[in-house]
This record gives sequence, structure tokens and C-alpha cells, in this order.
Amino acid sequence: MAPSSTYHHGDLRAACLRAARELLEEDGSAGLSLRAVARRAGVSATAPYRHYADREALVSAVAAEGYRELATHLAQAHPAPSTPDELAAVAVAYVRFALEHPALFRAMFAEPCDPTSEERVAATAAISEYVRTIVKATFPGVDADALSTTVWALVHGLAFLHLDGKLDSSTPEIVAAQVTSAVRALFDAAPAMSGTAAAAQPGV
Amino acid sequence: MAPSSTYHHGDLRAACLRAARELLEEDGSAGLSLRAVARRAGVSATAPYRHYADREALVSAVAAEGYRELATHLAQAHPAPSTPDELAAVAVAYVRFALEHPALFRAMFAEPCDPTSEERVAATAAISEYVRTIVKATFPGVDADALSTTVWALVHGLAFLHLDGKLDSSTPEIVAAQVTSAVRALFDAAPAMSGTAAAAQPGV
DNA sequence: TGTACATCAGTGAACGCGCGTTCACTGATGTAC
DNA sequence: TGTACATCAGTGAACGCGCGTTCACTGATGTAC
Repeated sequence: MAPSSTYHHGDLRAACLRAARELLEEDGSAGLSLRAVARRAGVSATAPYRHYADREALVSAVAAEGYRELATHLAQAHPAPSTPDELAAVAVAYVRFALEHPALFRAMFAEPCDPTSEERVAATAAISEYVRTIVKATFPGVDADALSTTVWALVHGLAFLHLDGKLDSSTPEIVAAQVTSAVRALFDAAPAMSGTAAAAQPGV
Repeated sequence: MAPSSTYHHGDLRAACLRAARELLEEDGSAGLSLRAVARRAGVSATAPYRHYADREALVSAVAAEGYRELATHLAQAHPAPSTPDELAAVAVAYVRFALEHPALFRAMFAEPCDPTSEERVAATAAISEYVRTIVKATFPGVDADALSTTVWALVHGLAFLHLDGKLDSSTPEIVAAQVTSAVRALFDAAPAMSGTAAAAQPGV
């Protein structure tokens, strides 16, 4: 009708990403199709191909964005945690992110992230590096590699079990309490753990 | 051609389940369609409707079967664990099951299991009850509810992170070592944890 | 400042596909007498 | 033991759907001179 104003969208790439996010949160991953994205962005079905090679590329871009948002969200919970309580606060933020963006979170972890998307690979590497860093700061003198795996797995598992309705998620407070006590338990165990894992100074 | 021998399949219900499992392991959840299942079972596209109301019902049946198999697999690792090492063996079996049946495992936890399938609800309840029971036996005198959540989350998280290629899964031994050390860490923490959670006798 | 032209972003028709599901049907099975 | 009939399990044609992707195209933008 009035092509002059809309022919060039302006920033279709970003609009596609936004539309994909919305579709994901509304209809789950099944609703995330290139055509639906194009429709929502108010553009022809093939326009997104200008910006994404194929569906997989769009999904990877959404996932990568999710990782970056997760990182931001965690940093907001505490910029540089170094006590058990601060670590717990970050863990709570992790689980809360999953519960607030269930389909996004699932998409982020849905498949063994294909290594052809460097953006996606970089984003997940950043997360795991971040976890390692804060575990190192919170548990000085302990094998950080082994422990950060444990911490991440615990928190990640809590996130998924809540997401899948296997644990009580009726209020944010209940969730937060569960996550906090689980993380604290780990902290108390750390000195004992250093004996089973690699060499480490047990002095804390 | 020779309808007399194949018109009545014999046990199409079970054959559909088997076909669904195979498709899941081969093509992932995207490959699990009613039509593909029918094809693989050597039957017309609509025959499965005799046994499953719709696609969702088939998927729920597959998931429920997965839960039962998981339970069997865990029981084989150790029928009645009561020491940290025995618990760890069960945890290793859990993660191994996930790695051996990735798509099945994902399907089992893919959605907040719709409560319309009693079979599926019962199967997941059985798993969580089982976890609670063995945690109780392994950690006497500790709040079993809180701790079993923590144990399950840890192991579940390890399973998913391995599944998603976020952790090193290059050999079964590496995986087993990681899982074992994580679970042992939890065990060492239990006395400390009983202070943060509900009332419990710290005497072990 | 004005014009020519290359580049870029979006169009829209068309392809072939596999899917879930419905429907009226028919062949096989088993049971009652 | 034999027959009539109800029941059950599977058939196959057909529906409408949305999808990913291709292709030749055209309108808008911006740059060189």
C-alpha cells in the first residue's frame, strides 16, 4: 500500500530477533518458524533470508542473545561475588532467568550447540568462563575447575527441574530458598572436596 | 499383497512405541511423527490412532516408558544404596542413561509434563520418590526432602550439561569421575547442611 | 548541486514436502448358540 | 463341530495446513563525479 515508508525496514535483523524471542515465549520452540518471524516483523516470508542463512542461523542467534542476557542478568545479581551468600544470589538469578524465559532457556540448551555458529560458541564459552571466575573468587584455594563444574551443574539442574515442574516453583521465595540452601551446602563441603579432587591448599 | 498375514498386526501398540523410540534416537524429537511411526511399523498412516488418541499421547507413552527404564537402570546400578559410593554409582548410572539415550532423555524432560497423562505423571513421581528413598538411606538423620532435591538437581544438571556438550564427555571414565566427585562433595557437606535446613540430628 | 549507476533490501509467486487428522470402508477375529 | 454375527484392527483416499527454500524481480539508497 504505502511501500515507500516500509520497503526498507530499517533494522530487520534486530526485528527478526525480537520477533523470534516473542514467538518463542508465546508458542514455545515449535512456534519459532522463519515464516512466523517474517509475518510478525511485517515483512515478506523471504525477507529474513537477507539476514539469516537459514532457520538454524536464526535459532543460533536467538540462543546467543539469550546467553548474553543471562550473563548480564547474573552480573546484575552481583558484579563480583566472593562470599557464599553472594554466590547464592547469582545462582538464584540463574534459576530465575530460566523461569522467566522458559522457552528461551530451553532453546539455549536444546541441542548440542552446533559449532558452526561462532557467535553461539563464544556466548556459551563466556558463561562457563564466568562461572569459573566467580567460583574461583568464592572458594579460594580449591580446585576451581572441578568445583565450578559442580556448582554449575547444581544450579543448572535446579533450573531445569523447576522448569519441568518437578520441583515446587509456586513462589519466587520458595525457589530462592531452595537454591540458596543447595549452594550453601556446596560451600560448606568445599574443603572436604579438595581432598577428592586435584591438588589444592586446604587452608582456605 | 498378502494381507492375511499382516492385516492384524498382533501388537501394534508396542510396535509403535518401539518405532517411536528408534525414530527418537535416530532423528531426534523432530523425527518423531505419527506418520513416521506408522511407516516404520509397516502399517497405514492412520492405524496408530487405534491405539493413541493423538501425537501427544504417543509422546507421553514414550516418555513414561523412558522413566520406567531409567528406574530399572538405576536399580541395576545398586538396588538399595546406603553409602556415598553406592549413591555415587547410582548417580553415574543416571548420567550414563542420559548419554546413551539423549533424545529419549530430552523428550522425558522436554515439557512441563502435561498432567492429562496419568501414566506419565505416575512415572515421574516414582522417580522422585525413588531419589528421596535412597537419599534417606544414604544420609540418615538429615532432612531428606531438602537434600534429595539437591542431589537430584546436581545429577540432573550434570546429565544435561554433558548432553549439551558443555562438559567433557569424551570417555565414560571422565564422566563417571566427575559425577562421583560431585556427589561425594555433597555427602561431606550433609552435616553442615542440616544446620541450614530443617531440624535434624547432626550425629549421623 | 545534479545526475548516473551500482548496490542493497525486500517482494511475491512458486516448488515440494511431511504433517495431523477425518472419514467411510473392509478384512480378520472370536464368541454364542 | 458349524454357522451367524458382532466386534475389532487396520486401510486408503482426502482435507487443509504451514513450513523452508528458490528464483527472478523491483523499489530504495547512497556514492562518484
